[in-house]
Amino acid sequence: MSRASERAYNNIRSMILSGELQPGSQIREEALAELCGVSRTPVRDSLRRLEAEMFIRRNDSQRSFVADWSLDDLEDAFQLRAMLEAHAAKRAASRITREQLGRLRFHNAQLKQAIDIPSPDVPKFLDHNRQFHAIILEAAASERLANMLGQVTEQPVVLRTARHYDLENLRRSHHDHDELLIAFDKRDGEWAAAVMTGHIRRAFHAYAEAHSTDTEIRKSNLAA
Amino acid sequence: MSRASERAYNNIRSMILSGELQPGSQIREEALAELCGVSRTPVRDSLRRLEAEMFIRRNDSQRSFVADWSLDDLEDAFQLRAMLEAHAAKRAASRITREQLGRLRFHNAQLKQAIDIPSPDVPKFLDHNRQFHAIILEAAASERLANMLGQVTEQPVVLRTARHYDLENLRRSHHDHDELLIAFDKRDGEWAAAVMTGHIRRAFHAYAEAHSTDTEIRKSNLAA
DNA sequence: CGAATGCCATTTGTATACAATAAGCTGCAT
DNA sequence: ATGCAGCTTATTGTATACAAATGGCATTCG
Repeated sequence: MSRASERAYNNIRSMILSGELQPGSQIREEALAELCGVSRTPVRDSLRRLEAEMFIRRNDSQRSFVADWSLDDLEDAFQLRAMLEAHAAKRAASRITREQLGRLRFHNAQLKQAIDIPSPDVPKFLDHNRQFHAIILEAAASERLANMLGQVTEQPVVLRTARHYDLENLRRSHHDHDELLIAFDKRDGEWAAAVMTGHIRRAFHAYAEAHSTDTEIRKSNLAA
Repeated sequence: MSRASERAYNNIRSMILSGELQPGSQIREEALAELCGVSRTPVRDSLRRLEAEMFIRRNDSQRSFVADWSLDDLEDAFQLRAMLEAHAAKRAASRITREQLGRLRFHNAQLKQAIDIPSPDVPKFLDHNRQFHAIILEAAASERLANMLGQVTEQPVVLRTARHYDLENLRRSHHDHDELLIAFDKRDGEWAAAVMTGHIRRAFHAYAEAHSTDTEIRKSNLAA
């Protein structure tokens, strides 16, 4: 993607993810163009893309709004994600190379470090976690699957809730990864898929907790 | 979607589906703009969308080409489709209304007619088949799921192979629908999902057959 | 007072001109 | 003959001007 277009996309996307653009609020192309320092053309490209990714919704008359996520929407997205990631794990089990297994082990080790050292290093954890899952997706070798997963992995609520991960959750997460590694080593796709399903579903419940807390907070802020 | 943009999208899409734009061939924005009688702007919108739907691929330097489907790609798409449609069936089983069940029965009856009368009326069959599946998707009540399924249901190869459906396949297809109806009536999501999985996988093998024949034909045409 | 209608402001859609980038070709040097 | 340099041309990216459509407001009529 070219420079202006990419800048616009990343800018708008991160504004949505960070909550800088509030859920439900209207989006005007020209305003975003100014914010990003580009013309409307690349902004429009970005909006189309973000609409496909369901970060943005349009009403009957083509006006754009930041998507507003209900708990149901969130569960829906996680349900799909669990299914797709499990599928990826299953495919990966029969295709993964030694080299990929090696990288998986590396990131899992880094993950462990991020938990143990004095207090948990959440950003580091999340980064290696992301890479861990990316390698599995790579091993699954399905571009379509990768595209679809891209549509359900990064939700607005994620960033705001990342910090809600408690130590216990991080440990369980790491434990799942350990088990995935064994399943891959034994080329047991069914096992890998089952572990992955549980892994994602736990993540959902952690997010759901955080989301309701978050919603409570936002409500009381509005009340104040 | 607005007029010019929609026209461009539909035109280009159908040119790809019909094979008028050959798989692997380069696509130039200006040429398409002339063909569709619009400017490059709406054409660009359409190309972006078609790229997301994987009808079009882009090389490193942003030039566009009509996607070329290997048998592996096809199987990949069908595998995902089977999984997603099964998921939809499962969700639908616990949510479907009497009214939706009624419409399902109607289209299934029409389907049966399309098979029985003198010689099979394939277009009619396909139309009611499409609507049958659309109702299930509607009952599943997940916009995300619907979007994803949209990405894997209409493949270039489909149109060219529709006529390859033989009577036996049509009958089996109809039988699956009957069984789905019972599963829905009994609110048995697992059953519905299982039937649906088999339903789609059979479709894949029918398509795969047709695809290889099609490929053979294209090869011999090139040789001639 | 309420509803409908017409006008004005706002916002998006489309066309076009121009800029940037990459591909292909020509000719030169080795 | 081959490979590389620089130029030319083809193609896409971006900005901007203008067209179309929509929403909101005010005014008027029932």
